[in-house]
Amino acid sequence: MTDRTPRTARGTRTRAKLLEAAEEVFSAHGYHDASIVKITEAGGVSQGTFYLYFEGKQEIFDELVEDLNRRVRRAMAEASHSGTDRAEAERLGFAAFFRFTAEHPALYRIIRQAEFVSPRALHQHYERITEGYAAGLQQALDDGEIVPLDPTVAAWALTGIGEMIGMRWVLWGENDKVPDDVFDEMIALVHRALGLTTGSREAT
Amino acid sequence: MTDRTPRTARGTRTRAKLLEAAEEVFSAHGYHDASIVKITEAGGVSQGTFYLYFEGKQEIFDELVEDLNRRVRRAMAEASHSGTDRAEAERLGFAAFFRFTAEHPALYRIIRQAEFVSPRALHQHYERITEGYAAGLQQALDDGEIVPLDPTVAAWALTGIGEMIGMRWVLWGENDKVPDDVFDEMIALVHRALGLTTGSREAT
Amino acid sequence: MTDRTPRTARGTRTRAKLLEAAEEVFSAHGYHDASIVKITEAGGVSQGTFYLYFEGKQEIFDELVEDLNRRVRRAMAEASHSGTDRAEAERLGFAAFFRFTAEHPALYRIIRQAEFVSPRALHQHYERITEGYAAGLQQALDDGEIVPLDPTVAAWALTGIGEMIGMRWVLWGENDKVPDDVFDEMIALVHRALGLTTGSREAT
Amino acid sequence: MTDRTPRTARGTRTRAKLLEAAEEVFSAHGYHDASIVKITEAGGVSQGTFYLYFEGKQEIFDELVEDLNRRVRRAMAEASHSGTDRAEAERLGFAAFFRFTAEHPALYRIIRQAEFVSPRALHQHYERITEGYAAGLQQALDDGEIVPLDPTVAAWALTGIGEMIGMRWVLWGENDKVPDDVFDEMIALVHRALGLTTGSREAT
DNA sequence: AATGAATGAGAGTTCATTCAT
DNA sequence: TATGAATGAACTCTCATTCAT
Repeated sequence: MTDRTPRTARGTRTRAKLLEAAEEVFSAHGYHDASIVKITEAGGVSQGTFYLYFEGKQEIFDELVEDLNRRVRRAMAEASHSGTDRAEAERLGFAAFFRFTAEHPALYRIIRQAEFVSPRALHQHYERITEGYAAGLQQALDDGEIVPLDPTVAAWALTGIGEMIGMRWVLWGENDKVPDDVFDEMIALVHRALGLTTGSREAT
Repeated sequence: MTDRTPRTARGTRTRAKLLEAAEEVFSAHGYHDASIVKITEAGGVSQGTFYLYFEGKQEIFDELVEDLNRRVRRAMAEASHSGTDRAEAERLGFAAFFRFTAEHPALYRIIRQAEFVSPRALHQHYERITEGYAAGLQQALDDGEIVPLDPTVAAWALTGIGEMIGMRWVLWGENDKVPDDVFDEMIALVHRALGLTTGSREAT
Repeated sequence: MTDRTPRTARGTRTRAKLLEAAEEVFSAHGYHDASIVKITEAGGVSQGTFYLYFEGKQEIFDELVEDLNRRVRRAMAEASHSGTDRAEAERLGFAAFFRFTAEHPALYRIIRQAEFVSPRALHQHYERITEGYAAGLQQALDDGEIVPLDPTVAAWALTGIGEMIGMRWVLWGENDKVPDDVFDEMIALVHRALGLTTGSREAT
Repeated sequence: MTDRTPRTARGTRTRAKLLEAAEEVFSAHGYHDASIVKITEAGGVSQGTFYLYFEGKQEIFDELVEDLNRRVRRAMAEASHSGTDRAEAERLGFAAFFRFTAEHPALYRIIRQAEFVSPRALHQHYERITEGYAAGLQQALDDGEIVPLDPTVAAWALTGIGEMIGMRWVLWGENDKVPDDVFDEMIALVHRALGLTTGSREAT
């Protein structure tokens, strides 16, 4: 009920510290073992302060999901738009996704938890990602770049590819990045799936 | 350290009841909100009895994951082996996976949680699934049925497709099954990714 | 939701210990400063045990009010029924009330709090007391012992007299009892109010 | 220890706003659920401002009790003094009390809480009320208007009548006032208790 | 005079687990 | 084999109060 918007610069700073701390803590311990104490300690403020800016644990979680979602989508959009054709757009988009994953493992780790914590946030996350992806595919379709297909189905399917490869090689891998050969293999597969011809290979 | 193997037929029954109850409860409430009380109540036994057969909450969770993993792999293997060529094998395998998902939503819901609860169990789950998948692809490769590719990378990628489409249309959908047109679209995409030619379409 | 009825003799004993402890603690500290810790410490059990038998603080409070209500009414009823005429019944009833108050100061102290804690319990308490009282007056009326009056209004009014005199002389007094002269003065007033003639004075 | 007296007209206004807000909030939520935030919000000032004028929660509570006490006594005194005889004085005094109760339900609700919050304030409240009442009775006694009795005991007893009837019919009733017939019944009872003859009945 | 950010103790409550019966 | 009473640590959240601005 109460308005929890900070009213001073100091407050704004504190709120931001808490969000950052929450990303760390949720990512390290998972939602349930991420206690408010841990978050406030990581943020360097007292327990009570937390409730000055957030309604509770769930609320900060939701906000975090939304935040990460916005950032990953922006990263992917920017990358893929800088491609000159669809084949390159795909390559750059996936590369951006993996880079983001490496820098923000919290994304995966937090999203996974959302199933029970905040189903709405989970749906929205994938909905938004696939929507953006589908729009790009539709464009490629209109331009006759790819084989006729349902862009929505394709978007969900290809998102799944990213998720799985990212989990296996970025999250569980040893180098925090998808090895080049794996990446190339995957891109080739994606290109075939869309009916594109994979050109010569540049760096990831 | 105590041996928790049931010594009597009655004990075996009780243990089985608890496992079944756990699947229900974990699936409905998630790991953390699935209290031992809820599980024992659902199983119709008292709290203390639980510890006669399981070391703790985590142990029963792991066992459940393993159990579901075994079952889903068997379902997929049986289905895909009954196909006459690789194209059909893919179609049947995915169909089996979606059917299993519809019947056991617990699979998804429980696996998702495993990230923090039992990372080992999570790794193992996907490792085993993709191993089986990769073996099939290797075979197809040897038979010259599919385009040259790294079967492991392809297995993880295609597993991702299944996961995502299943989540979107089975779990979140309204009919507990992937609609035929979506399924066909997805299969076509998979076939292209493998360099297969999609044949005529039968029912899912 | 859960059934919190004790299932063994030990449980029944523990529950009783908690109720007794609660009477003490609520009476000594008031509802809000009576923490569950204080109650369980006074009862010699751990915090968690409390929730085995009570839903929460409010529930044990309500139960206590009801319990005290039953006991004070029984004490008054027994006393006043042993009187041979209405004048004596009044004298004995009030005496019993003051005696109970002296032995259970918790009655007052707890009831007072109920206004915000459990308004329902408060209403019920006075409703029941005055109902019993009014029934006695109705009888006296039928027997022509008292002046014509509305028994309900009289019952509430006379209950008020008891409350106030009890508060002033039992609770705040120094001897834990209403001094004889005060008691006699009050009874004389009550008798006049009912149109009874006060007879010779015996001890309280 | 700091001096909290307002030094400017603005300060005086703020202090008054807070007192008024406190009456509302204490009355609506009870002492313990009446947080300083609620009071300051109701008063339209910030949390910190509260401590400019009051030492703490308890202090503002005490001041409120004293304030209400002063006002209810004035109302009753004025009313009863305008009566021409004792019978009328009683009638008018009680009527004034009920009117005040209807307009300031906070009186009851706040006093009830005082038992543990501020026992001193509670004692003082009733002490003052009954003192005034007793003085009036003494006068009537000297004038031979009422039967011989101890004015102090009678004052406490009759105050109890007012409290109880007020609670039952003003606070819990539906019309915010004591119905005429109840009022007349009660007054008749009071008159008998004092040995007065009830005259003809006017409105309350 | 007024603000609102910050504190931290303490509240009620849950729950995995142990143990006497 | 099975029970359920008991534990106690940990959790989320509230709130009177202080203090820098």
